[in-house]
Amino acid sequence: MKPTFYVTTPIYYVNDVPHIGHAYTTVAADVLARYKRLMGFDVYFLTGSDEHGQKVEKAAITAGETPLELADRVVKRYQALWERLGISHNDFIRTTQERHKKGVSEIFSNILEKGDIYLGEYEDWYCTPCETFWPETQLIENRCPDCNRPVEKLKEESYFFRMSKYQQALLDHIETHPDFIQPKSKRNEIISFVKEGLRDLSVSRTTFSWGIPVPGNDKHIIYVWFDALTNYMSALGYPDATPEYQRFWPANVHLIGKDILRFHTVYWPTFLMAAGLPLPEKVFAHGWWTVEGQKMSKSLQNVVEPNMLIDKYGVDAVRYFLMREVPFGLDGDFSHTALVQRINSDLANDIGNLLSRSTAMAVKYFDGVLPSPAELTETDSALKNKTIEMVETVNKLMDELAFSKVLQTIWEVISAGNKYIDESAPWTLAKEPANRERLATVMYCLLESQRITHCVLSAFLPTTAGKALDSLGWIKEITRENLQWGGLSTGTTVTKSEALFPRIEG
RNA sequence: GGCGGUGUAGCUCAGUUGGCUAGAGCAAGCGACUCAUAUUCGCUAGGUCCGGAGUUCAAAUCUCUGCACCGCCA
Repeated sequence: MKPTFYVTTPIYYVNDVPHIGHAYTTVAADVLARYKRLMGFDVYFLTGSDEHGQKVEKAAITAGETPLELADRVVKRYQALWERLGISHNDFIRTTQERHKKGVSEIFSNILEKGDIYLGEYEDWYCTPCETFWPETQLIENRCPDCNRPVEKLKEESYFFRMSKYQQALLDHIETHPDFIQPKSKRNEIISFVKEGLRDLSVSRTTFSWGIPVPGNDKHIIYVWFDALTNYMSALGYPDATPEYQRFWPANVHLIGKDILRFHTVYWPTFLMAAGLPLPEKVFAHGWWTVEGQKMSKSLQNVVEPNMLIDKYGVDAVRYFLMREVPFGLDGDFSHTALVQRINSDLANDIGNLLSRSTAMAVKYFDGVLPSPAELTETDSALKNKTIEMVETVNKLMDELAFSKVLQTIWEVISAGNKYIDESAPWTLAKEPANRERLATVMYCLLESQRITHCVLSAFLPTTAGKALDSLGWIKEITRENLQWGGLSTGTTVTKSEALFPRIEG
C-alpha cells in the first residue's frame, strides 16, 4: 500500500477576485502534490471556495441574485484560473455543498454535546447600518471604522466555544511538535499569543442568515471560520468513515497565507481537540507579495491578475518565478523586470539553452540516435554524482517546503551541465574519428543528467518538463525509480528541442 | 507599551556549536570558445560585516548599550 499525503490550500472567498496571492498558495500546493505523487505517494490535494457569510449575502442582494447564484457564478473564476495554472487538485470543495454542511453540523453538535460549546451572551459595540460588531479598541472616536457612523452597545445571544479550556493542551502540543507551525518566526508569534491567554470564542451569529444554521437553533448561523476550517475534513467525507477520511486525515500540511495563521493554529486545533479528533501535522504560513515595491491594494489598482501574467509570460514562467524568487515563508516583491530577469537568465539562458545545445549536438553528431557510453572519466562522474546528489537534496528540501532552495539546487546541476560541455568541447571531439567513443560518452552523460533534472522539475514546470523529456526521447512515466542514473537507453531518438523559453527582449 | 525579529559587496541574500586572506546569485568590467535561444565558460569586484563598549589568544558570529527598520500582541 502506498504511503499517503494530504495537502490543502485555504478555501478562497468567492467575493474576492483571484490575485497573485491566491495563485501563490495554490501553485505551492500543486508543486508539493506533484512531487509527492512522483515519489510514490497516494496524494490527496484539496482546494475549494468559501461561500458563506455576510459579505456574500450583501453582494448578492446588490447584484439582484441569490447568494448561491452569485457563488455559482464567481467560483468559476477560481476554477478557470486553476485550470490555466495547471493545478492538479483531486477535489474542489464548496462550503455550500451538502457534504460540507453535514460535516460542519456534525462537528458543531459533537462539541455542543460534550459541553465545550455553550449558549451565552455577546456584548460589544454595534454598528446597525453595517450590521457589524466592533471591539472598543477598533472604534475611531466612538464611531464605526467602516462608515464613521455612531455605534451602540449591544448584547446578542451567541454560542461560545470553550477555547480557554484548551490553552495548555495547545501549548503542550506546539511544544512537543516543533514542526507543527512553520516557519519558526510564526511559531513564536503564536506561542506568545496563546500564552497571553485564550478567551472563549463566539462561534455563532444572528445578524445575517447566509450560512450553516446551528443544529437545533436556526436563529443562529455558525461562525464563518468554524464553517470554513471544517472543509479540510468534510471534503474527505467526515463524519462518515469513508475510505478517504480514514486514509487521509489528519492532513500532512495546510498551506496558508500568514494573515490566517491564528485561525489555523489556534482555533482549528482547539476545535479538533474538543471534538476528540487528531490534529494536522503541519501548518505552513507563507508571506505576502508586494507589487513593484508597493503593497497590493484595490485603491492603488496594482493588483496583479494571474491570467494576465499567464497570457504575457506563459504558465511555467509564472510558476517558476513564484517558487524561485522568494524563500517560502518570507514576503517578496513582484515586478515585471524581476520576472523578465528570471525568465531570460534562469529559464532561457540556463536551462533552455542547455537543452537546445545538447540536443542539437546529439542530432548533429549522432543523427539523433543516443549512443552508449564508454567508461566514465572523472569529469563525467562529477556530473553524474552531482545529479544524483541533487535528487537526494531536493527530497530533503521538499519536506521543508523550501521551494526556492530546491530550485537553486536543481540549477546547480544545470550550471554544471553547461560547464561540462565547455570542458568536454564536443565540437573538438567530433573533428577526430578516433574520439568517437569519448564523444558518445559525453553526449550520454549530458543528456542523462538533463533527463533526471527534468523529471524532478516536472513538479514545478509540468509543461516544460514534458517538452524537454519528449525531445530527449523519454516516454516512460516519471517515478522515483526512474530518477536513478542510467534511465536513458541506447538507441533512443533524440530530437532538437524548440526554445523552451524564448528570450524576452526590451 | 509588552514580546520577538532584522540590519553583511550596487541589488537579493548565505554565513553550523566564535577561528585560515568574509561567501553565492544577479547587475557591471575584461578575456575565451562556437555546439546553442549573441547563448555558455573563465577572471575581476578592494564591502566601517548598522554605531559604540566589553569578554577572548581569536568575533560578522558571545555580552552590554545606542540607532534604524519589521512582525505579533495590547
